[in-house]
Amino acid sequence: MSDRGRTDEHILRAALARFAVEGLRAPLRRVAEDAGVSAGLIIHHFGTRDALLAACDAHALEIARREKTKVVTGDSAALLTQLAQAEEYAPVVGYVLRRLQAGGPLAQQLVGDFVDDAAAYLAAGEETGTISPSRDPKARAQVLTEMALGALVLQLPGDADPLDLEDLPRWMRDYSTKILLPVLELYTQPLLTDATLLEAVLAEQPPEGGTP
Amino acid sequence: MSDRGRTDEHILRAALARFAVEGLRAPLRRVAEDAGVSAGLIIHHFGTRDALLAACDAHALEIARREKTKVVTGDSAALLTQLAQAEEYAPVVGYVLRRLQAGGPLAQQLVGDFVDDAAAYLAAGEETGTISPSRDPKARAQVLTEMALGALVLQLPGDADPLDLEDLPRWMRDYSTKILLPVLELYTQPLLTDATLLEAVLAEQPPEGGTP
DNA sequence: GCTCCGATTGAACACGTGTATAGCCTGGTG
DNA sequence: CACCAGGCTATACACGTGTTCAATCGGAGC
Repeated sequence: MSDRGRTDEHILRAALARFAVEGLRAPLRRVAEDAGVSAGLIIHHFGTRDALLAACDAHALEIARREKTKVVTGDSAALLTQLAQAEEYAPVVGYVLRRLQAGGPLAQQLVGDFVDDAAAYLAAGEETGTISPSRDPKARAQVLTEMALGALVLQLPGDADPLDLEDLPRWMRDYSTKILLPVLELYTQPLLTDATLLEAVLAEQPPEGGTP
Repeated sequence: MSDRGRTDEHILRAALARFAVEGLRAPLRRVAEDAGVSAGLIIHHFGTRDALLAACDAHALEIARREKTKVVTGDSAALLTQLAQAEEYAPVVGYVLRRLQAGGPLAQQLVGDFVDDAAAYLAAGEETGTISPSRDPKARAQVLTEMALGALVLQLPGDADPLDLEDLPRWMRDYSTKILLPVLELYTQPLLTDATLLEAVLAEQPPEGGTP
């Protein structure tokens, strides 16, 4: 019984890493090779390829949710970067990136999770006064998160080219430090020198203003 | 002779649309069906599937470069949105989005182009005083562009699900208006209430700066 | 020692893919 | 009318894919 759970986990770990390296389209047989088992056994355990993907999704989501609480940061990209530093988690981070790249329902869910986290973080920052208040905190958290994750996904190698898991920590660290300064500047000093544009748009469409 | 060029263009147009709808992995036979020709003919004209992709890349890049000059905006996502409004260009925009999603060299080149444009636009804004100066204008243009495009790519349907070209104009307009306010707020009012973080980082690593 | 049961395998199947090739049809020309 | 060049099609081939299935292996229980 525990034997079953063990091979399950073994296969899932191999799948996670292979999918991270080659993308979510990596053939079953390659995953099987990595795990040192036959392709049929994977089917025997998971039933179908999509079910294996779903299991990877669930696992990645669970890890992300669990580890997220240990690190407090509003920037989801920074969070993934930090997670990737622990080489144990590099495959998970790679898989998450690939999943975000491929789209689909889990990508939405992951983004949603990150958005919620960012919202909470930003609200806390507002409370302590380090973060400026927003007219629409939820929307702000969402655009901040989607921009950070999206920019990260754009850096990924193509669907064809492999993602080097061993190099992932350095890769993400380099990217983080590369964008740190401009992003920080952007968050500290307003890009636009005056508020006329914002005010114009605000005056134009106050759809749900005033009285509830 | 002109006949050949005509079918070439016909096939290429069909390929562009099909790849936009189904993603860059859409099978040749489906493109052939759309174009009303046989799969062999596509091979006869383009030699190989990858060559067809390359031709689509070249065409999309050319259109993007040509039409870009007609619209002045620093936001590449807004530019694509505006382009998509002309239904003639919807397939090209869809293809560009799919290409950005799939990664690869053209994605890099497209992003690079958009970055250059954004840099020029921002520089002009600096000149007229509407855009605040930056410590590293090139890097700022790059993160702004990658964030805008990346966030847009994250909104795309998954690799499997189709992208509705007829709905693309409305789809992109809705997205634009949805993020307009939070983005504008972000660009008008600094997210961080003070500059201590930025200054700390600046003090920590001034690799090519004059003052210690 | 024997039996039995589940994990595991290797071969096979059905299908979809890109590509090569032999032939067909059309339209222009003597 | 005969002919023929070439854009174009239909078929075929080789290959890779997910999945199935009968056979095999290994060990726990009597």
